[in-house]
Amino acid sequence: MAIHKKEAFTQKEQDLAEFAKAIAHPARIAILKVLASRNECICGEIVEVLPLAQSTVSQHLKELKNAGLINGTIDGPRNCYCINWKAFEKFNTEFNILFDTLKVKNEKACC
Amino acid sequence: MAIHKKEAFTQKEQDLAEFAKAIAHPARIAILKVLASRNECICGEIVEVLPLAQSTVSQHLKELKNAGLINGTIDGPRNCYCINWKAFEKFNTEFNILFDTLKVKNEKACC
DNA sequence: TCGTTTAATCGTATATTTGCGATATAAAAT
DNA sequence: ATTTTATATCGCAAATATACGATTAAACGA
Repeated sequence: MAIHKKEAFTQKEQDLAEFAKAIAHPARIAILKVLASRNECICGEIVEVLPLAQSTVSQHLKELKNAGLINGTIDGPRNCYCINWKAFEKFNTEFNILFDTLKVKNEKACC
Repeated sequence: MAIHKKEAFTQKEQDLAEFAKAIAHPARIAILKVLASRNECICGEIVEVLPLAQSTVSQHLKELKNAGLINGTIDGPRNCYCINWKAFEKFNTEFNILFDTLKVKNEKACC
């Protein structure tokens, strides 16, 4: 892969792809569910619930944070994570827009 | 990565992750748009529109097909591709379910 | 039958992802 | 000040993904 071609596409396409990539792993979907299932923001409890090592969970959290899907605030020796609803809603909307766009453009199926 | 841990998660989580992975590349989003933009099923025209080599587009199409998002029927020397609306709708629904699930569980944000 | 056209596949190179153990860091508690 | 606790990060190994050119295959037309 000499050159990355991602830049050749729309910013929206890139953003949406990045979001999809963030949730493109069952572990990260599971992490989001754990985060949502507790009203207070949990951190290391995820490790107890999931069948993954602490370092692996930490890495997944980092990716989710990089994608902007979760927030993290330092709270003593522990870190408080929670879902970034603003970003989440935004991407949910973007997704639906994509779906609708495809649907509108393609009224009749062909094969 | 000695062992794959994907099997350790829910089937729904795996399915959703696989779908997300399929659209986790701007090229594939663009391909879906091209497919939807034509009423008749196009194939090699994608290569003309996208800044990618023929083999690369073929590979992306294969991944989309493996994920079940598009159908392909042989039509002479050319291949007819189009969006699999059934699968697409299903995943759209699954996505919204995930979003709603997260939302319901987490009434009040914390950070 | 032979060439043309279209698409898939092969081979290759490189980048990224995934996972873990080990180590480092940073705040709280003793 | 030192220990404990919770996380992040480093280093490594292996798997996947990405991209391309070259080759193969398959069907149509001359």
